[in-house]
Amino acid sequence: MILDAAVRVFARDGFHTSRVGDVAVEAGVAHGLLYHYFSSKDELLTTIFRETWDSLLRALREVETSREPAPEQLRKVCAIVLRTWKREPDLVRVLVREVARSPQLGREVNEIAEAFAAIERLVERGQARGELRAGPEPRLAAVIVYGALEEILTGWVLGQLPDGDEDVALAEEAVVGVICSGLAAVPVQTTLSA
Amino acid sequence: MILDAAVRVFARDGFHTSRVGDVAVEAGVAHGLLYHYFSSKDELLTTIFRETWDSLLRALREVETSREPAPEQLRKVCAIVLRTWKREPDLVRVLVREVARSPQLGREVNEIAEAFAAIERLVERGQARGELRAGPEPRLAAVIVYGALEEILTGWVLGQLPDGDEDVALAEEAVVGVICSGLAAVPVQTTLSA
Amino acid sequence: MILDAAVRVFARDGFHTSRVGDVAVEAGVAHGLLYHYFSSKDELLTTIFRETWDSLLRALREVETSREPAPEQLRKVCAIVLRTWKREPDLVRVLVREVARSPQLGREVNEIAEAFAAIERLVERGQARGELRAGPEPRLAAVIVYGALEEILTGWVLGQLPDGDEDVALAEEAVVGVICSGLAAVPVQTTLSA
Amino acid sequence: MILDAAVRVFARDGFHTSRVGDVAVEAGVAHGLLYHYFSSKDELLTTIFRETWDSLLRALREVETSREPAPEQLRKVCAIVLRTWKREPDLVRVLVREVARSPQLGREVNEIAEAFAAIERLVERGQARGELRAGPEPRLAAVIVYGALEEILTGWVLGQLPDGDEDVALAEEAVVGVICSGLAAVPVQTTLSA
DNA sequence: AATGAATGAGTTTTCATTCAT
DNA sequence: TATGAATGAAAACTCATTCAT
Repeated sequence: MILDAAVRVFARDGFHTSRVGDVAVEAGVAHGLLYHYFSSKDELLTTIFRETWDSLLRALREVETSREPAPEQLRKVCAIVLRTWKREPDLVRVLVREVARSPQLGREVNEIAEAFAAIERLVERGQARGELRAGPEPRLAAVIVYGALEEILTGWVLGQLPDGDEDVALAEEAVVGVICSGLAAVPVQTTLSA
Repeated sequence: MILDAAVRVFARDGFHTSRVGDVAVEAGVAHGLLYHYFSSKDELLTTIFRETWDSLLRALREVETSREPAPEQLRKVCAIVLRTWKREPDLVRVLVREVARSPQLGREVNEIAEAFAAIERLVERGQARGELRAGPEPRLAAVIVYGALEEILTGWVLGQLPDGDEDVALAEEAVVGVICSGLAAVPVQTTLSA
Repeated sequence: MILDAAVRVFARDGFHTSRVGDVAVEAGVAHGLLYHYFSSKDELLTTIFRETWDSLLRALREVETSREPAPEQLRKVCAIVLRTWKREPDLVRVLVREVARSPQLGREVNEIAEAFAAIERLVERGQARGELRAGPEPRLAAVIVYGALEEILTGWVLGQLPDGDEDVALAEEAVVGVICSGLAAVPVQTTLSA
Repeated sequence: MILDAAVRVFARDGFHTSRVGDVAVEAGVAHGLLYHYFSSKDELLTTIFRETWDSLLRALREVETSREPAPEQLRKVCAIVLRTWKREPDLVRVLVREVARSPQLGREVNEIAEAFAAIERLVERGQARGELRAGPEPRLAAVIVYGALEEILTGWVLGQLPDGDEDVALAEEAVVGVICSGLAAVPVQTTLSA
């Protein structure tokens, strides 16, 4: 299928660097055919993003609306994001490298913001319920969680982190551990004095 | 200077979208002159990256070799990275948007790995000295810290996070707080049971 | 056809002087189309050379494997080479002016060596059979024959030798005459005494 | 010296392919300096040609006006041309590859024509005196001699012919032998019957 | 649906040449 | 003499996109 081919090619070469012809070759069709299904190269990327992000968002919202305690919800969020890697590595590659920080993809940013917002609400509610420490801004906390997850994915994408099944479980645990319990051996004074 | 002009132009228009001629105009020179100093458009980006990263690395190493306790070192690392935004916003824009997803320039470049390694060593030593909690893998902890910082920078670059002076201080505090003390209100069981 | 257009343009303007666009105009297509069929301007020249040379080689081999006496074979070789001028003057122009002195395309190309080798074998066999004088090294004899032919073609290309039909026949006869019978009125002592 | 450097560079890379900067580097001077001595890249080539060709022409004329028999004169011509290779290989390379058949060098062609003319007169006189066989057109004979010599030089330039001291002597002998006595074992009928 | 030849605007890159110093 | 920064015309080449078949 053409979209799958596009995902593979964009994952391998990067969106800007890869040519429409490369996608066609990978898909085993003439490049003219792409234009029956997609109006432009950009639409390929947009479509990949949209078809994928929705299902991620749905999963996040499901977690968000569950009755579980916030730390457990956070754990689930990490699991959802990180486990995608094993199932769809190329997709993750593209989402992480091309879509997430491409300014020209404009409105899609809104949908990414949705993911942030879901995590943000989750943190907010956790703090309100006393399940999470009240200090950190929910928004920033969400950004930190997202960044940590994305960076681990990037490490896998670039082959700089081991990604065996146990490694994935380990990473999940590490993120949850660090984000929830912190790295400090003893409670630290977190007010910046510099 | 040509490199500065390149940073401004790439920050404004994106690397792929901007033309060599634009950089020349911004620098106030003929485009041919660029090729006296840089062998290609790509080399412009590479050079921007390397010159910046070198100074970042030097700063990280300085922190690493200081005698301060690990949590304080972590705080300094966060400060160094995040404060770059105010000093050199265009540079950060370019690094976040272009370098992070350039396949060829990619992270394979040793220099990025160096930054990870520095943080990793910092965590390792902190754990050895009992200043940091021993659970999380140093490598993963480093990735998480780096990801959190990069994502905050990304939020600023994309205008999705407020970046007033107080916001920057707040972000610093939040990262240190989350990374060091965790989000949890009470110590949590971090062993994954899924 | 694009290659024919290229031959005409290169013959008219010289390879280095003519632009890819000129070839496209001559062929009546957009210049971009050239790059569907040839990866570069150089490949145009290379292809012209190879396609031509192949047919020349085939002709030479046919002569070589004929049962005729070597002098007759030599005569045929001369005829083949020299008569190309009348049939395909532009092609000869390009080969003489561009290929013969292109460093990269150079003679290193096996194909040219093949032509020499064919003549060399022809001479060798002729000497073995007693049809040709045994003195001269076959290799050198081949070089001399080839050089004489190429120089006559060059004379025609540069307009320094008359090339009417009778002139061509005359040239053929002259080469065969000189090469086979020599210029000397009486047998000369050929051992160099300097 | 700049001209020597130019000869080396043109010999190595070809005139069109080599850049003025290459010549400057080879000469160990700034490329701007070239323009104090030569008004253009073309003038470099022209100058090389002129400074060299004159001495060749003088040598040829000296042979021509000697009282020796024509075969001996021919032998001397061959010696002059071929022995240049050992003394000035790069120069020969340039003359053979770039100058000899470059149409744009326009008027210099006249000077090349002089060389042909000298050999032509030599042959003519030889035939008139009965020292050379009367059949072949003097003009064509000159072209053949010149072509044979050039091709041998080319063989040396391209490393396809051995060029040890004995090889050079052998080549000289071969050219003289073939040109004067012919390749034929027995006198052949040279009238073309095809 | 499918092909792939054809287009051409848009870019990077090259390099001879100039000129202030 | 000598330098090398600076110029800019000129070219090669790319590639998304169109369209006849």
